[in-house]
Amino acid sequence: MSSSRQRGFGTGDQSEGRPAKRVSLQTVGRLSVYRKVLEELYRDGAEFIHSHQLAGLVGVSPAQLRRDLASFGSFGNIARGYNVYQMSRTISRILGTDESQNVALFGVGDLGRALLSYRGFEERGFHIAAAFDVDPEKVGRVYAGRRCYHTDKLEEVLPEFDVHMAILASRPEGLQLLTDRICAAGVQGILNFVPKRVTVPAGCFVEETDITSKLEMLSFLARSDQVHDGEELESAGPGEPVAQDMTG
Amino acid sequence: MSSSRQRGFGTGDQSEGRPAKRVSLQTVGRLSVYRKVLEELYRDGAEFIHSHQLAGLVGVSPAQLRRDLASFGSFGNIARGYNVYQMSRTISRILGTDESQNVALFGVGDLGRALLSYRGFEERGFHIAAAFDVDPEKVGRVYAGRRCYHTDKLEEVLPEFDVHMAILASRPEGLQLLTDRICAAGVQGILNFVPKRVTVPAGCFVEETDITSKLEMLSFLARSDQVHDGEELESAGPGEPVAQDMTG
DNA sequence: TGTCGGCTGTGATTGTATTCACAGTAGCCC
DNA sequence: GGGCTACTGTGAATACAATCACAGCCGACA
Repeated sequence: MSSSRQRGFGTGDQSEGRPAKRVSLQTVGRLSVYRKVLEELYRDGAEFIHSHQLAGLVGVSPAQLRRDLASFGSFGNIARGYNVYQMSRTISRILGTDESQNVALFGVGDLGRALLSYRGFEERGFHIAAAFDVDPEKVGRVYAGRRCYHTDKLEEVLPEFDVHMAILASRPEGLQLLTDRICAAGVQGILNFVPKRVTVPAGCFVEETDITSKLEMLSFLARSDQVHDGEELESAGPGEPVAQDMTG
Repeated sequence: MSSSRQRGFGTGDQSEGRPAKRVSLQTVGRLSVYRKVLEELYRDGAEFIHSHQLAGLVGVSPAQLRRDLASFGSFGNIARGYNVYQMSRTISRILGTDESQNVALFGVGDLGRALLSYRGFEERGFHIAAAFDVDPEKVGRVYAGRRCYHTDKLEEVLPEFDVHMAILASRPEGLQLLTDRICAAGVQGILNFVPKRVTVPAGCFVEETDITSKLEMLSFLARSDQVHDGEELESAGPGEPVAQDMTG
């Protein structure tokens, strides 16, 4: 729902005659989780793991785990299971995070600064190489080791740092124009924290991260659960036809 | 994929014999977007809107929009479309955000402070009423108007503020124990920013927000797109069977 | 007041994700 | 070496989400 491509997509034509498998975004999202857990397992000294064990740890069904992995080839040893280290490495290669890649940050407000000091990015192969803002107060300053450039300079700076991914944490004004420029400068992936939808040209991808929307979903779930438990909400609980007459 | 309930769920038995409709989480997520756009439209003075217009604005198909709304009853006027104001209000009621509700924040680190100063929550009906941390430096201080309590005091403080939703932005250590306590204290919805999976009892819900995971998805998408465009990656591009022999 | 255009709400259909269930087999034990 | 166990990988089946397509209706306009 949040990606610019809703559906599965081809993973490239195979040189062999094998049919091009299609991988869904949800599968990719789960791969990411698998890898995280596998790394913990590796640190704990585990060498092999079975699908039902790993599935239990990440909270999916064993069948789904096997299916996800099978999208990319044959990973497991029938009797011993999956090699923890190899599989972690393999998923990294699939995700493209086996080598660290540079990321640009747009908007050095509260959220931007929090992201700059977030260690999780480095740990998983992403390095915020440069920050951008339009505020003259901020331009030229160094935040957590990263210099802040003026947004107008992005066409010069992005190639300099070989950046192909960007994080948007700026003001909503002019966001689409900014996005257009970023894409034109060679960025292919955009993680958008600004609660404003942007569109990107073909070949680029956006992930929206509207945290308030997640709170709204939780609010709905908690509410519907109350109703489910037998208590009837007097005023328009979910499931009730709350719209009586909207014809104005 | 990130909620504790993967599937659709009943929305409560209807008093009439009408079958209990099931609403998927994805529908709820879209409702949230609809409402956001409807509010902008309302500010711009729009009174009625047709499904294809609104659908175009939020980037879904008109059929899907109508289907989403129909899950909750009959909203529209056949000839004039949907009443912008009424529909916005109605979705708020469905989501449970028609009245402001209090939220608790756990962890006043960089991210926690960014969330405290984020205006988007208030705008959409969520008020961070209290913050918690274990750091004696932080306990007792006031951040953006909100006092920081010691995490040990949550059982006292949460009922005091009538809190039923929580945001986790703390250290990963002991996160599950913290979550258990929070749920026991009456919280039904948890938004988890910590990159560590937690489980909750029945009747509670978690939404995971692993931002690095989103970057990984983007990395994969950008990469697979390169392959798609004809360029063959020499080393294990997505779609290639990257796992040769994992039998150790 | 009658006719017509175009919209909503929804049954039917299609497409996709997940689960089931099992064939085939690697490793282990004797 | 042979037999047994239980795991993977995958075709088949199921469940679910999105789309199609149209009946029925509302309001506009003559």
